[in-house]
Amino acid sequence: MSTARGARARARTEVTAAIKDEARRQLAKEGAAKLSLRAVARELGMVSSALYRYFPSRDDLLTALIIDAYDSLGQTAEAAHEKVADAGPIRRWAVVCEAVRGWALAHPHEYALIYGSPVPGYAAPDSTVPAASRVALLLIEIVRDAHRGVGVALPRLPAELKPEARRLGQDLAPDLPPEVVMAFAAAWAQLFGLIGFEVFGQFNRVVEDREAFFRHAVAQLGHGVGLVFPQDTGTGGGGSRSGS
Amino acid sequence: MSTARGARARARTEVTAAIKDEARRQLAKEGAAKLSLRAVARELGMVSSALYRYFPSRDDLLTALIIDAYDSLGQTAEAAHEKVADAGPIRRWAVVCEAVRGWALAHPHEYALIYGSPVPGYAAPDSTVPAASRVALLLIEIVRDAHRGVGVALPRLPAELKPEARRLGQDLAPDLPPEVVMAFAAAWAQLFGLIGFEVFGQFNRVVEDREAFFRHAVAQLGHGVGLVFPQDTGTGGGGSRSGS
DNA sequence: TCCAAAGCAAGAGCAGTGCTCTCGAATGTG
DNA sequence: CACATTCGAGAGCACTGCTCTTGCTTTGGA
Repeated sequence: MSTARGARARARTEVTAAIKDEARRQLAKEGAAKLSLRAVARELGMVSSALYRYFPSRDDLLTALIIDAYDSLGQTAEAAHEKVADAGPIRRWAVVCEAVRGWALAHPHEYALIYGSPVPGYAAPDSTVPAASRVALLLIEIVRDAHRGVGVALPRLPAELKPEARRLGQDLAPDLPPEVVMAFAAAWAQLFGLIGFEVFGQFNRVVEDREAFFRHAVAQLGHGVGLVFPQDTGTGGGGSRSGS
Repeated sequence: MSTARGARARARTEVTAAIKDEARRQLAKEGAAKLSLRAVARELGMVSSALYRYFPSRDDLLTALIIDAYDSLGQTAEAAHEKVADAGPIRRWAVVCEAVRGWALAHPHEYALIYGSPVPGYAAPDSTVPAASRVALLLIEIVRDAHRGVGVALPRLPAELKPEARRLGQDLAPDLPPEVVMAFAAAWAQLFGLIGFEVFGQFNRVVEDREAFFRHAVAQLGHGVGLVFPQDTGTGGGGSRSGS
């Protein structure tokens, strides 16, 4: 049945997959801007017009690759998290962040595709939303678990942000106090600021020991959303004083 | 002199400027990927090949636009800072950050050009470095001023990061303690994470009140590098406790 | 089983791109 | 004035995304 009626359908999904694979290969090698339908078709031994039976336009192919990239990143992050699911929140947080960084460094062009400048005139369709949310959902799950246990002091929210935090918290994590929700949203964006600067070369000749730097920055980020070592109660570690 | 010998030279700089202006216009409207040499030439009433007398390739034109964008952003930030040069560090920090955000939102395509994914196969030449550093230098100047006065407690640096911080601090701000140097590097990247997420649409349907959110996040960022309100001594503001 | 319908690959073609080369004409310098 | 340099224009190459038409093959219903 699935083979009989699928003789054609199966061929279709196979060709579709082959196209995406070859496109992904070109994407990884040359980047999104140099992804050429004709080159993909050429490599697959077919003519360019035949490709339009599978993807109505170049942008549609890109959209498919975007979703795949989000899913690949999400899966990588989730897999890394699985292995330390029993550890404390700071460790889980750090492991997930480092997995995201690792994926980004291993797939810079795909990272650029999803977190870099959007292709001009291109608006990500809603179909990308679920895949795109995976990392964020994973991270906020960790934060929720952490706050289910011990609470932690966070800076008070300005009055102007209260409604925003309440609204955002309802969709995302109703059990989290507004301070944490806002802090998380910021940390979420800031995490990709750290990663983006590294992937896009902004740290060249600036930061050398990227691993150590990232580890430290991510730990601080974790503190910012209220993740603390079990024995901690305040804002983390001893301090040093500077100034005259 | 400048008019006599410049009859040709002046025409050249004028045409060069006209090309950049038109290119910038197309960049602002359609984005870098759709910037077409032929379209620029067409709009200027000349033939495309003539344009190669002024810019040897499309990438060279883009490089010129990149430097201009960095300079435009740097100047905007510096101008905003001038007006509050006498204020306290937190205010100066916030004003500069908000100026950067404002510029990014007003010039999204130019922002994408300099802080988004780099054009594939394109490596920013060293000539862009000075212009690119302006914002960072401005921000660290604020941090230095702040730490020249009162010091503030920052989390201790892990041992593995000490050498990195020392090295980076030598080039950047020898008078700053290593903790602050590292915290600043992170805050610098994180700032552009916040702005990038907003400009590139990652906050769509997530964060609504962008101004308030950014103000709050940036204040936290400032605290992270040791900027405090004069009356403050610790890690800022009262806290609220969450959890069961 | 046969036949119309649908799916598909191939080719030609259009409008556009970056870039190169050549050829006159304008312009600055001795 | 004469020479050399600079510049604009045009033709042309190789490439792109995309459309349309022409046949062939597979599919599903009578």
